[in-house]
Amino acid sequence: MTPATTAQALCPLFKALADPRRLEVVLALAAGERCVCELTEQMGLAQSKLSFHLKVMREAGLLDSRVQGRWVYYRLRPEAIAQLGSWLKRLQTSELPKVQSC
Amino acid sequence: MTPATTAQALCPLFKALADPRRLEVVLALAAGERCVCELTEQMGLAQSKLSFHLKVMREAGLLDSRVQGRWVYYRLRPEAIAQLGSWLKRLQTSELPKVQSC
DNA sequence: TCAATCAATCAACCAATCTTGATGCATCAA
DNA sequence: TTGATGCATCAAGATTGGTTGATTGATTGA
Repeated sequence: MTPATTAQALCPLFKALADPRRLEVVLALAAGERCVCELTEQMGLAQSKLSFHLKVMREAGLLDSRVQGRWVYYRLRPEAIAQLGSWLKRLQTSELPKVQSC
Repeated sequence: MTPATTAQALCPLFKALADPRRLEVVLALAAGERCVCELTEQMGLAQSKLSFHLKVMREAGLLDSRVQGRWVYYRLRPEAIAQLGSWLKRLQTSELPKVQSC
């Protein structure tokens, strides 16, 4: 997998994180999975709004969800976090002082 | 610094990375600084478009620039990358299986 | 069954972001 | 000083993204 295709794959994850409300949700989920009703209460978000943001994050691969009875539990996908982390690490290590050609 | 305020501070960085064109630029800059004309050619982007995206990333704190003669050189800000990396790391480590209350 | 609860979805609206082509300004070479 | 080059900026339009309130379907307890 080339750096370019990796970047394309990562873009949805960055998009998913590019919103303050969603970052809050991610933080809440860092402590473990939560059901939607719990998150709704905790964030003080309208239900449909939260549902929208959860969907964005789930479709980006950042979150997973499971249904239990009438509740839906969301959790972080550690793979997604790891993927972001390793990309950032590669960014750092490939940083070589290089000659200008311009 | 609380997790919440950190998230607020990080949001602009995620926004800056939430675009495929900008990710390409970041990858190009990972190998070292580049002048705008070089990036324009390399990415095949219209000049004003590239300029717009560079501005977004610079204002988010993701890039730095310096003027030399009639060229402007852009480079990654390692601090920004590090900041993102450490936030992700904290996300991972705070991931404790926690009881549901819902 | 029936009513209540949880969550997804939808359409309509508003806001933010991106693109495009033009213009302006600084720098440099001739 | 003049023309060319590199880059930023602008206004207008297009595209995308977020919010709102209502509706729907599934699940549960009474």
